[in-house]
Amino acid sequence: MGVQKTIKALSDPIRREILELLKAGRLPAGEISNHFPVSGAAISKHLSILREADLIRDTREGKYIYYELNTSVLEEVMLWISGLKGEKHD
Amino acid sequence: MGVQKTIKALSDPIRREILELLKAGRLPAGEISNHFPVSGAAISKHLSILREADLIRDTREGKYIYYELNTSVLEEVMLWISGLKGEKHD
DNA sequence: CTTTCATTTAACCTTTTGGTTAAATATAGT
DNA sequence: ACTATATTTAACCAAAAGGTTAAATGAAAG
Repeated sequence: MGVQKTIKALSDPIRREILELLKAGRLPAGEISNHFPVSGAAISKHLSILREADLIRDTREGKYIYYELNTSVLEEVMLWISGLKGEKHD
Repeated sequence: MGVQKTIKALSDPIRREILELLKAGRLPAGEISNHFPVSGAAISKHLSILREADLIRDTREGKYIYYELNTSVLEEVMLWISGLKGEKHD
């Protein structure tokens, strides 16, 4: 919980790319992995960091584990940034 | 340049606290340093990372170096996040 | 021009991060 | 039960991050 875990998760470029991939829709881990020049194990760790931060959710379906984006936790980050900018929000 | 450097700079809690401090107005390095339980050298390094990311600007005034917040680069981060959330923006 | 104060830089150390390969786990198909 | 496929976990490693203390720099004051 908290903005710390969220921003930390966002601070790696591969993890941000994963989120961008998932913007288009849910994907199994293997599909995600294919998009990057690192091992499946490395991607699996990135996924678990994103999941810990609740930026993604996973559901097993047979052999595959599908990942999908969860943007709700980004709200907190937006608010923190807005706060810095001295913006009013309702 | 780029959202990467900005988010990386934001990913440390001390650096975020520094930005929050500066929200209230410009402060010399020493004043900033006083708020944290780490050495001045450590704070100096944090300041240089924030400066590299253009999240703060510094101006020397006599013996002191004043730091002030620059929120303009946060716009890009907001846009990136909004993009993930699939939001329309003008 | 030397001393003092504010700050940064250098050298160093420990922990964290992100990667690898190999082994483990889970499910499906034969 | 065995085999193949998808994914994670374990063990390990190199590089990056964040901290420390000590030395260097810059400006002001004696």
